[in-house]
Formats: sequence, structure tokens, C-alpha cells
Amino acid sequence: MFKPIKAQRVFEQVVDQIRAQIASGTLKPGDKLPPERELAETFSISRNAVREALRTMEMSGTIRLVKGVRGGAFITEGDPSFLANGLRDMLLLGSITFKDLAEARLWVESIACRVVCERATEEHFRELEDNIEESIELAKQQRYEEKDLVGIEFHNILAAATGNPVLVLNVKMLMDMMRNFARQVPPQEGMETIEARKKLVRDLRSRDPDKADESLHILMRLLLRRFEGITYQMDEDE
Amino acid sequence: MFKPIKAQRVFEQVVDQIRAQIASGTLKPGDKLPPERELAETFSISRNAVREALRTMEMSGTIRLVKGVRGGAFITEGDPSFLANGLRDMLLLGSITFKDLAEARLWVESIACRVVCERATEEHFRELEDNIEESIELAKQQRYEEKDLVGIEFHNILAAATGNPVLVLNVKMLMDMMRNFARQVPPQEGMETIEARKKLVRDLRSRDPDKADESLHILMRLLLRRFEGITYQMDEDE
DNA sequence: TTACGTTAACTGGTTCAATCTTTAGACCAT
DNA sequence: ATGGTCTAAAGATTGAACCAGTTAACGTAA
Repeated sequence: MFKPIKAQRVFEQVVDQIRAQIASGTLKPGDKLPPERELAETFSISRNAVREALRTMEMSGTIRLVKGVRGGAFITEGDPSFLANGLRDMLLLGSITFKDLAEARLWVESIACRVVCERATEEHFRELEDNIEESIELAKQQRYEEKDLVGIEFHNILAAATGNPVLVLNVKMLMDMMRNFARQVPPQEGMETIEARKKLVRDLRSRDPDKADESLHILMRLLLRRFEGITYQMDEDE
Repeated sequence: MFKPIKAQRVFEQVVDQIRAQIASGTLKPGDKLPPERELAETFSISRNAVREALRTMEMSGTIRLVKGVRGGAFITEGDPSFLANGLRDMLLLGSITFKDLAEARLWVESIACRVVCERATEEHFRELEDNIEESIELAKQQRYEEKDLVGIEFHNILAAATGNPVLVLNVKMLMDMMRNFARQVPPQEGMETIEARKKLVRDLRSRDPDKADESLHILMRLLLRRFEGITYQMDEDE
């Protein structure tokens, strides 16, 4: 019947008002908010309260804060990759193991592959191939760390090829969480995963979901082998 | 070769240090951080900087701030429902449509159903049935808003029955985003969705993934019908 | 003894004013 | 052109003060 009373803090009201402006279309991506001092004055609140509000929105990826002249708070386009920051803590808090993560990732990417087989355009396949070429080039130059980053990007591109931004978000989150584990193992130097990726793209191109799924499993097995030590460590914790 | 230098702000260093404490196990869920004033002193920074750090961690769901004596900053268990705040903005910023969301949800829950067929225990099925009973009870009492909340919980229970916390997290996120849309339509009064849920649980119990998947599709169609107006609105925007 | 009100202390929430630091651009000298 | 210096704008940080909610301890009256 009655709702619990929740003391709304000042900075929360500020966030709500700015959000409302975004919702109503008054503020669009790329727009700049007034400077902190000015916001404080128009809201008749302290600058600290404004800062906490901006900090909140920065952390949720809604705005980007840039310092200096021509600086300020800018409404972002809406790239949700920042979300991983909060999720990383979930890992630290021990509620998620590497095994859970790898399993969920396989499930989600498996869907992605099936959808890609149905929907992807030639353009998408080319993007995936370009990404692989980039990995090969970096491997030749022995720039293994950058190669790993490009390798992660491969999966983001794969998700993007589904055309569903929610799935992209999902995969990005999972990849970011994985990267947290990746720091614990040396960067990949071999070419097996690149070969596996090539095979996957071939299967996707031939629009064969079952073969693509199989290729994905091969790719994931390579990944798991690389993280073997961590997997064991996780198992022991259980 | 060189990486861009990113000035690390004071509050970010604080967040990192606290995170490190969590990672090392020194800080566990339920633990209380020292009061703001004390943290400021030990870090040799101002209280405002501490506050911005705490605000950041509060927004990412890592800590819970409570006021008053015996108050302070407490490490949370790791419930990721906070993500909805940031994701809501993604919706507002137009990078995600209702169609994308519903589609992704169907994909993810479809997996969940298949896994549940393999893994769920009798206990899980009972939980689902108890949830349905609760919905029926609330419907009889015409407490439709609470009934809707219980209905959302049904899907969280379903995800939990997979035993994979990452999937749970995923479903919770999607449900939170959906709830954002749900505010725009009147609460559900009919019994069709409850019947559909009953059928789904029956199929899950008989461990028949294909029939369960079909039941899930029926359930989703009911959902989509309810949100029809919004769906159209989204389509027009495209 | 029990119930109720009062008070004190602790803690996050907020304000204010000042200073520090980074940045983009303008201007200038080499 | 290249590099240096200056300046204004904006966020980053500080420190001190005060506000407000919460809890426990205490005291008083039924």
C-alpha cells in the first residue's frame, strides 16, 4: 500500500533532473553540460553535490568528464563497456568463478554465432577477417599484448555482427571480466587461436551454424587450456 | 610502443586500494570500512576525495552506505541490480530498443531453460512452483504491482536454477532493464502468463528442452503483446 | 519492573571558500 | 615552422564547518 520512504540525497536529485533532460531529448549525445560552478548556482546547491552527481553519471557511463579549457561534462554516445568496472568487483567478492564465466561465455557466444549465420552481411565478415589479419601482423612483430587486445576485439565484432546491441553489451561485459583473469597469465604467443578464429569465420561465412558452433568450441578449448592454472585454482576454492 | 598517460585521480587511487583489499581477502562481504574522516586521515587526503571514492563504489554496487552511529560503508554481498541505473541511460540515449532487449532476453532465457532441463534439482522446481503460487495469491488479492514483481522474480529463480551465477547476473540485468519499460504499462491483471509459467515449469520438470523452449516462446509472446504499444513506438523511432 | 522520553555521540550529507592542476589557445621569439 | 610562455577556463583537491539521521545509554514516571 505505502511505499517505504527513501531520503533522496541532493546529488541523486541532480542526477534525476539531468536524466530527465536526456529522456526528454533536451540533452543529446555530444552536448555539453554547464560547468560545475554554474550548475551549483542554478540548482542552488554546493559544488560538491554537483560533483558527486557528475561522478555518479561518469561511473555509469552517461557522461564523460574532461578537464581544462573547452572541458566539461559531455553526454556520451552510450557505449556501455564501462559496466565491467562494477562487475569486476563481483568477481573479487568471490561470487563468480572462472568456470562460471567461461561457461556463460560459451553459451552466449554460441547464440551469437547462430544469429550471425542468419544475419551477418559481407561487411561483417570482412571486419572479422581484418581483425584476424591485424592479429597476425602483431604476432609477427611480437607485440603480444596488443595482439591479445585485438583478440578480445574479435569477439566484440562477432557480437556486433548479430545487430543486437544488448548482446554486444553482454559479450563486452564477459570479455572485460575475462580480461581480469587474463592479467594473471602471460600473453598468448602461439598461432593456434588465430587458426581457430579463421576456421570460425569460414564456417560463419558458409552460414553453417552447427559447424560454426563446433569451431567456437575448439576456440574455447584453446582458451581454457591457456587458463588451465586458474581453472584449477578456482576448482580448489569450491 | 608508448601508451597514453592517464592522470589517475586521487579518488581512483582510493578505489583501487580498497578494491585490492577486497581482492586479497582482507575485506570480505559484510565488513565495515573505517569512517570517512578516518579514511581521509589514513590516506592523507581530504574527506571529499574519500567521499567521491565511496560514491563510486556505492554506484557500482560494491559497498552500501548507511548513516548514523553504527553506520558506515559496508562491503556488499555482490548483487548486481545496480547495473540498471547505468543501463537505463543507454536506453534513453537510444542505443538500445525494446526489441533488442526482448530478443536478447529470449535468447538468454532459452539457454537457461535448456540448462535447467539438464541440471535443476527437485528443490529448484519447487521454488519455481512456490513463486507461481505466490503470484496467484497476489492476483486473487488484486495486488497487481506486487504480483508483477513476483513475476519478475520467477525469471531470476529460473536463472538461478542453472547454477551459473554469471547467467543469473545476466538475467537480472535484462529483467531490470525490462522493468524500466514495465513502468510505462499498467500492471498485468490476467492469468494467461501465470498459466504459461505453469506450463513451462511442467516442461522443465519433464526435462524436455524443446517443449520448454516452446513454452518460453509462448510466455514471451504474451509479454510482447502487453508491451505492444511500446514496441511500436520503438519501431517508429528506427 | 517496564515503558517512554531525552540526550549525547557517531556517522554520513552538505555547504563554502580557497587553491592546485591540466588543458587549449594565443602570442611571441627563434 | 618550431618551440616557449602566458592566460583563461575548467575540473581536482583541500579543509573546516555545520546539518541530519540513528543508535545506545540514561533517567524518569507509571
